[in-house]
Amino acid sequence: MVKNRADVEQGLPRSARGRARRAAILDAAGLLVGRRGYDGVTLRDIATAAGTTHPLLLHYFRTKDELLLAVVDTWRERAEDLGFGRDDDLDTVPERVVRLAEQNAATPGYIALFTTLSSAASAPEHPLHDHFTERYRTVLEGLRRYFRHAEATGGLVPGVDPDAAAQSIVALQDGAQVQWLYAPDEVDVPGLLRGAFGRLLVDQPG
Amino acid sequence: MVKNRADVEQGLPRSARGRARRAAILDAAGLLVGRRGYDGVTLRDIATAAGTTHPLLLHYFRTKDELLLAVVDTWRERAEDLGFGRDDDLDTVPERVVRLAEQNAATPGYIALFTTLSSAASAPEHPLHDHFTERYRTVLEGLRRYFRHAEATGGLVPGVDPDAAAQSIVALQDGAQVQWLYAPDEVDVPGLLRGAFGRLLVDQPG
DNA sequence: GTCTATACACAGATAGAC
DNA sequence: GTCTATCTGTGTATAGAC
Repeated sequence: MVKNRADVEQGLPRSARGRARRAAILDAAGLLVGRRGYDGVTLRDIATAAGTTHPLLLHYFRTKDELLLAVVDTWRERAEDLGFGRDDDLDTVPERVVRLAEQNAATPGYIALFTTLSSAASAPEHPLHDHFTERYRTVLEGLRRYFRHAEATGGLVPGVDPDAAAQSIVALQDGAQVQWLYAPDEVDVPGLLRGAFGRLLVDQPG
Repeated sequence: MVKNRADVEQGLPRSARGRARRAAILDAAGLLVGRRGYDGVTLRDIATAAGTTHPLLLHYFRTKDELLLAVVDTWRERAEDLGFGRDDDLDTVPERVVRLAEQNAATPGYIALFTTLSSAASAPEHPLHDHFTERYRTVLEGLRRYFRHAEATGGLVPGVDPDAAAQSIVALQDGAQVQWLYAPDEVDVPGLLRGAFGRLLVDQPG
């Protein structure tokens, strides 16, 4: 079961030093996990890099998964995700998806961590399962809404199912990022996304 | 470093009982890893499920990674992959890709294991890194050859890059399988692949 | 070759003193 | 809030009986 924001913030440090230490741990975790992968990093490594000990680290983050989840959340906030949820500016969704892919490419650690966690968390017993289930649900619903809108305004290629289109875009992004981890120079994730959108949508004038 | 076939088979059991035990371990490993994920399963769990002890398991498979790699290889042989590598019958590649996706859907454990390992092994230090690098290289090259062939015979939609098309198909398959793990009833992997092929290839008569 | 028993180093996690 | 000491479980290794 994944804690919600209120639960997690209940344990936030009160003092300035505590807050600084928490931030240092978060930083070190992001750096190391990005470099060596989820399982390649130990809590002792992270604690040492942050200038502490691992029991103290566990005082701020009750479990390793909770720490990694906090790292993901930090990055997610920075990227501000896609701004799905709002119905205004629906037409700019493709641009925003591509831009997010470009931002991701600038932070390889994020991609490595996210792809690893998202497949590991597919097991129902995984501590992050609910978090990722919800995440997929939200993103897919946002894209679905966009493609339905496109269909209604004649922007969708005839015969394409909006649900399938949404799933395909997410799948392409996730799968392409894995390939990118293996061969960063040969895979252009934003370009592949642009191509897929181009084949799903009818050409617009201008 | 991943062992090649000759190295691995050097340690194969000679007796009938040994062979049966090895097979039982392989079976149990496939089942449990498929259910609980790579890290969610211990060697002692697998050994118990196979009716043995973990030191004996390590007599047949020197390391946990070697065991999991053997599981992957077993399933790969059963599916016979795509038969890429041969240049005959190039036109049936799309059908074979879709058929493989259908076979995969029948063995959920394989998908769970493969998606988990393929992202975990993207870290260069991972014991299975070379194996998966080679695997991606082979599959991508086969698909690239197909799309080049399609381009030469006028079967490829104008403006589509054969390399990008190959990467997109693999990305779609991998990404869709992850979504399928989260929501098996809502994601139709073979259907998504059929759709993607349809948008990349010009309609054929008949 | 097959199998049991045991030991080790390291991981994540806890208890409790200050 | 912080730190020391400690626990349990994991992958791995080895010694030696049959």
